[in-house]
Amino acid sequence: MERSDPQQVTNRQVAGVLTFMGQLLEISGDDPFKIRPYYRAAQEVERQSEPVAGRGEEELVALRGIGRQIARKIGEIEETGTFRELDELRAEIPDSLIELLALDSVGPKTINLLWKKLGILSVGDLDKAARNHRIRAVKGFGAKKEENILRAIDRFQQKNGRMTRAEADAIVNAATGVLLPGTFTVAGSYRRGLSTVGDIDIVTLEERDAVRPRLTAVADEVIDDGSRKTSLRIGGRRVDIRYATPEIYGAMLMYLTGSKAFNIRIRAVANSGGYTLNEYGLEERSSGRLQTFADEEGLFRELKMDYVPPELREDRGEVELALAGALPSLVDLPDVRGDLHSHTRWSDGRQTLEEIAVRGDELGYEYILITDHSSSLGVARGLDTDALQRQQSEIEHTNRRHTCTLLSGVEVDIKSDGALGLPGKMLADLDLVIASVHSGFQQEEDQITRRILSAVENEHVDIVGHPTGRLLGRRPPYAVDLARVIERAAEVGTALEINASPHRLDLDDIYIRQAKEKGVKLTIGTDSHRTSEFSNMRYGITLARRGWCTAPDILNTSTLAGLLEW
DNA sequence: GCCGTTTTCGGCCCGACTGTTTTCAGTCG
Repeated sequence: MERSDPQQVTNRQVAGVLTFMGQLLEISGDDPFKIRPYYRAAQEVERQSEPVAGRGEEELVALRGIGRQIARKIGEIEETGTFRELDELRAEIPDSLIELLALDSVGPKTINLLWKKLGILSVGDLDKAARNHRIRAVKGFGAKKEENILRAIDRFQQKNGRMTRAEADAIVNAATGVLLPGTFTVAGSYRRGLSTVGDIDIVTLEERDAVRPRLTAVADEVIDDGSRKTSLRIGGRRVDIRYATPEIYGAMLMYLTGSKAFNIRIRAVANSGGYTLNEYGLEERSSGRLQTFADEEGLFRELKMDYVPPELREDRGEVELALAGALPSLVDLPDVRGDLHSHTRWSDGRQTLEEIAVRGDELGYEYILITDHSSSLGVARGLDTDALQRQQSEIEHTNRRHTCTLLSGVEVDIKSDGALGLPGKMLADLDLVIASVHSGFQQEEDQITRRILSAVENEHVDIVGHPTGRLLGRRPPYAVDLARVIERAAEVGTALEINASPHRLDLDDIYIRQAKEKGVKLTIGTDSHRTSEFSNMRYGITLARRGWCTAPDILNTSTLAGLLEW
């Protein structure tokens, strides 16, 4: 690992090193209770808004899940990029073994054994060994295991990453299309509203024997098939079905919704109350009596805590607040009074102003902000001052015929030197201005951060659009230092956008929460280019909820008058 | 390795399924 300047160690890097340690410990076969704290500490570091680098040991120990040992190691990471125990472990265990952890049906024990018995160091080695039938020669392994490994390698090489919400919806529709309406819930990370989804988890009330033939008919492959659960591959994605009865539906749903960290935490809460919690209900330790729950609400009540919305179930402090009865009341779709990001045929959109106004009326919106691109963005056929003025007058005409008010705005380009793509005089004339980066994604952190900061500080800019520029599964965020952007936005009162496009979902939840806590206002914009995309608002709302937002945190829950006053 | 309204020591979430086994380890969620 490279030696790094103390100022430059990011939380993500610290978390990465701690995770790396956890993975090596797993392969080494160490005590699982010694391994988990590394992952837990990594999670805690990653959700901090301020860098952990530079904090003293006392301050680190005050964080949940970080004790003396790991605090000291974080100190070492700041200095050297690594720590002594990690280096010692790396001397024993080859780094390359870690990639094998990504294979289905291959875990740390298997990796350790194959490494020691067959000298397997990489996925390539494993592939060769399996093809030459050297796996089945190892005691404890057989032909089935060998076949499973080859299939896992095949999938690994296809590199099917996580799905966008839109892709997940397609898989969900394929799977639930064969289930009786009203008899199932999609759980897992899909229900928690993550920006990307790994696999699909479904709880159903239908009986296993009744539903299984319908499910296998739409599946590529049956992965697991027991009496209580069936695992399939549909559209190349894993879909897990759990069978429940009405009495246990609440406990089953909570279990399958997760997250894993939340389940661990909530089960510890149950333990301290003298219960054991599993997917069937609460078992009283003393009597062994099982208490069942038809819904999650009853289960939370019995644990003497607030109902925790699925979007918060990450063990990021929500359990403590729920026990204290102090969870925030999260923003929800009906709170939304308008959309603050849309494009028309005037630039790269496929919809007219009239079509947008009709859609706004249908949605019961009070307003929709029209934000076509500025002319500096050549690829999107951007608008110059003249075109914008003509658009403004067409907006005025359109507004006479509709309840939903179209607001005139622009998505002005933040050029590579931080200047804006339109003159300030023009921007001052508009209702609201979004400023976004659309080029120069490769700039160094300091450069691109200062570039965005100059937009944040510009008197005409109201909102910074898609602040990290990521395209899920296709383009990583640019190197912007969001902590600095959030801090400055709070100072000058510029809002940050939660872009609701399922391809962006930008800002992500951790930064939304940091912005909210600093008092930064947020907007949710669908970035619609066609009328069907206004319904993507639901993705933005889900993301805002994951960022702990209440209605007052989100500008487009304001009335039109309230919005314009802001 | 972390943690404490049972505890500063002794716990740590809990169960389903597969594969290779004569009773269970490993993986997964």
